[in-house]
Amino acid sequence: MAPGRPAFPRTVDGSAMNLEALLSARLAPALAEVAHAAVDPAVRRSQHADFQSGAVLPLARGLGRSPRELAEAVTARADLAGVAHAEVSGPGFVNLTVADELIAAALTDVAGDARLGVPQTKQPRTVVLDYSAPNIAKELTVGHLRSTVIGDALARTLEWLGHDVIRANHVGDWGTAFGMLIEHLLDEGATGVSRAADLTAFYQAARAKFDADEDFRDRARLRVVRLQSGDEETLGLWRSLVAESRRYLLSAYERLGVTLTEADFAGESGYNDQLASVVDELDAKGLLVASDGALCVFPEGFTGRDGGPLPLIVRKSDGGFGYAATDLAALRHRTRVLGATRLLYVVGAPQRTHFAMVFAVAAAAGWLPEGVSAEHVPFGSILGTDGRMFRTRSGDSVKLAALLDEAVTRASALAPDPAVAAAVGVGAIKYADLAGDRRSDYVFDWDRMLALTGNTGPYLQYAYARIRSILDRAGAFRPAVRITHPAERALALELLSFEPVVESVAATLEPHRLAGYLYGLASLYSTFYEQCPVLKAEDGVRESRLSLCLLTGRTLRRGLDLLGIATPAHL
RNA sequence: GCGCUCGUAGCUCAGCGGAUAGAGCAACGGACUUCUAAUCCGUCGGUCGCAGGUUCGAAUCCUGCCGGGCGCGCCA
Repeated sequence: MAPGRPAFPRTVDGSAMNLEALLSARLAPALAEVAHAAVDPAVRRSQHADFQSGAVLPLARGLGRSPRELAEAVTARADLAGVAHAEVSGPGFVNLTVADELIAAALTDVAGDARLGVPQTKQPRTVVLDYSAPNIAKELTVGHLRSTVIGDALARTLEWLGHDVIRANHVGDWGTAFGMLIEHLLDEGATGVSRAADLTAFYQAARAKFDADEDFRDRARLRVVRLQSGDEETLGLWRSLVAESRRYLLSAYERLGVTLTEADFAGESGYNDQLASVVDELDAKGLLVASDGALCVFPEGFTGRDGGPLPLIVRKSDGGFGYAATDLAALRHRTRVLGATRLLYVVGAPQRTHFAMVFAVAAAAGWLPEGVSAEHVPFGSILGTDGRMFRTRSGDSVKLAALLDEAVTRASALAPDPAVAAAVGVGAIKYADLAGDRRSDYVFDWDRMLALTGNTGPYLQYAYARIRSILDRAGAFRPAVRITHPAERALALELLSFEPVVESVAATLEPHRLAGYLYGLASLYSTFYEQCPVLKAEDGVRESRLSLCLLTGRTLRRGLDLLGIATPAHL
């Protein structure tokens, strides 16, 4: 901060730019005096003013005074000098109008901050974030899109806030299907799976032979046994399948703009040698029950179709291990070896019960000690415009590559430059996935997601490109904000809300809050842009308006980056 | 059958304990000697599935009902 400038009022937690926190801190002592107890000021954004506090409304009855009377008392006592103007309104709200000078000073501070006023967390956690989880020897489909896109947005956001994020790509690289895949690979010769695009055909061919040919079926079963018993030749073939698939997956992630890397692969096969000890430990805790030949845990509170207790099957009746055992082993590894204090699983809503059971069993086994949380982060389905599950006309799941191809083709109508078209097309798909509540199903609609108006990726990218254009013309200037117009004020106030929004995304694991904020910000910018000439403005005002452009651009860029969406300089 | 989840404008969705429920699209009407009008402004449009309950206050919380989706022992 430049010397000589009046000190900006800091809040208790040292966060300079959070107006909500600042107003709360100023209101809290007055509220405590009036109520004779600590009261949450409940400061929120408002349509009737910049912020409002409805804190006295619930107090009125207990204190035997009218809400408006209490609100007047609070307003009279609160030290808001230089911060805001308070006015009692309606049934007893305290409407707060922030001083223009404060908005300007706060935003000028933000302009000098590389993190846009968003501090790193003081309580960093080691977060293991389980997302994407595709299958080896299969192509990515729309079925993997949501986990991958939502998970990556959460990874980026939590990481940026200072948490230690360990990405865990729980790829399906083990199981009985590999018997037929390896046999098919041998039939096809060394070049069986040489190109990523062949993966689906390869898998389907193996599947078809398995279904039709009894000899092949026997060979496949034998091959599974050899794989599980550690036969070197078989393992070698398996590894070649895995390696080829990984190459393909990494290229797909790169195209999607997803941060997953080679180091993040944590396949199911990696837990093979821990499964027996999972069983042993559960047994030692007295949790295991033999049922129909399988080893199960019956966590309390789960009932099946017949009304009886629902088992989590840890070891199957044939002696093999299912996904429950793998999930338990992975969970134990993440807390015990990786030192995770927060476990997140970005997996579709249908698996809710499964994860609830896994967490219950893990807790009973002592693998989720005090201070370690495990959360399923569920999401809804992608539907076609007919309202049913999004599939091809023939009923197959849509390949991600085909989807991206079409997106880029359609986007090239908006942006002739191939690189820009890719950014717009891919961004449109990802943004559409992130813009709504993740728990809800959403309709996959090309026209809507590629529209240049409304809450879409292209609209935000366009807004950003316009800002870049104006800044490019402007030349150098010294950022400093002052408020001279209502549109400036509205934009400035919204820019100061970036921090609470990002915090809320981290707290709720709901990226659509950020998407909605960015859309609102871009809308306010558009209004400002229409009503306030920037480059032609008089000295001083020009610099201030350029500062607003700069800050809006930086906020859009950072926000979109946290969502995993690119911001081309030009459209 | 039990459990979870969702029913908000014609369509797609926000809002999830606070004031007169908000956007976009569609419809209609405006604004281009433009800093990217690929934009912006305005109008029209809703018994927030239904019925009770809790509360000073309910789209939001609770209960029941109706309707859709999903899950419910060896697939992940």
